[in-house]
Amino acid sequence: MDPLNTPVRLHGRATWLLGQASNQGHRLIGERMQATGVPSRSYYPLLAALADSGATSQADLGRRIGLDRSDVTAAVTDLEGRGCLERAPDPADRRRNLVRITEDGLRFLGALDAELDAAQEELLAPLSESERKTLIAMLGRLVDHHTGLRISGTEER
Amino acid sequence: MDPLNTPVRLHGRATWLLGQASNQGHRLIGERMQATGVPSRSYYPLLAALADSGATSQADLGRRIGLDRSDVTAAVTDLEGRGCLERAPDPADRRRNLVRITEDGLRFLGALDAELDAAQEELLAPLSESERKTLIAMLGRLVDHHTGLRISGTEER
DNA sequence: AACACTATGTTGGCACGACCAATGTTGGTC
DNA sequence: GACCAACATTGGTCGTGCCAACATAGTGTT
Repeated sequence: MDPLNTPVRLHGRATWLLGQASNQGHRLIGERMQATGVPSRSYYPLLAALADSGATSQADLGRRIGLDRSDVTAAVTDLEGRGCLERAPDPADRRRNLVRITEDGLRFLGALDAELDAAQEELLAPLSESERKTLIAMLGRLVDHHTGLRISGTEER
Repeated sequence: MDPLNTPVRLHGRATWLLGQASNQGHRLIGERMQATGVPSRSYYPLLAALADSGATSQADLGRRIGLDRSDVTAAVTDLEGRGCLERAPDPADRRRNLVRITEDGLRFLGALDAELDAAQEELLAPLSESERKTLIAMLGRLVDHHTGLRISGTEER
């Protein structure tokens, strides 16, 4: 790319800047994830969700991180082969697979956390500490507004 | 997705928030672009680059908006069929095709501009005017830093 | 002038992620 | 018991980004 000559109409648009910044973040993360042997960017959210709550069904897992059920199946199968999680049928509801993270999975998640934090630092390098806080706060308000959180009574009419 | 139960490790990370916000922006834009009959998200940057500078080679075009030469070829061919631009061999350098936007293309670009502005408004709805300015300014600094612009002597060391 | 090297446009293909459809199975409801 | 909804799995489609190869044409070196 030639950033010196990008069209002026894109410079001022928040959507373009968000896309560019997001791409940079994905690039930095991708480089570090690839070094740890993770083949997809969906593995970290998956392990993070498992670490939050104990045993979960695959469908719940997918809903929480915004991943299709079919893709959850593939990722869980691979992570099971790596010993990062265990998958067992739910005795209470035999349609579900109860997935829970293992000790190895927690250790691996910790390693990924460290890489992720380093990537954050790289991405936000040009911003001061207080600027990062305000940026994160504003972005949080944006995604809350558009993902239908609606914390208070902000419904239209 | 179930935004109420997203993993806590993702909430505070700038990369995650940037990705989510970028996705929302792409969704809002995608809905409006599809309504205008544009099949790809690369058409607007292409036309915007053409409106900025006059006749340009396809390679330059691709470099300015970060699009591969092969994809530029496909998009230019389609936009030529729509009458939005003209493609003629450069008499000074017969390897190149000189591409320039037409009157119809400018009109179409204007329509896309209106849709884009509306999408911006939708995306940034929860932010005040001054907040939008600071957000755009911070994002601009981020992308400038990572796309190698290096406006002033901000080299490391 | 001959040579190597680079740049351009084009075609074809690969890989990855997002998404959808169908299927067999199981729970819940009327 | 009949009907519908949810689950996990397999398989496929589609858009986007990216790379390889090719033929053509300009640039630079000797």
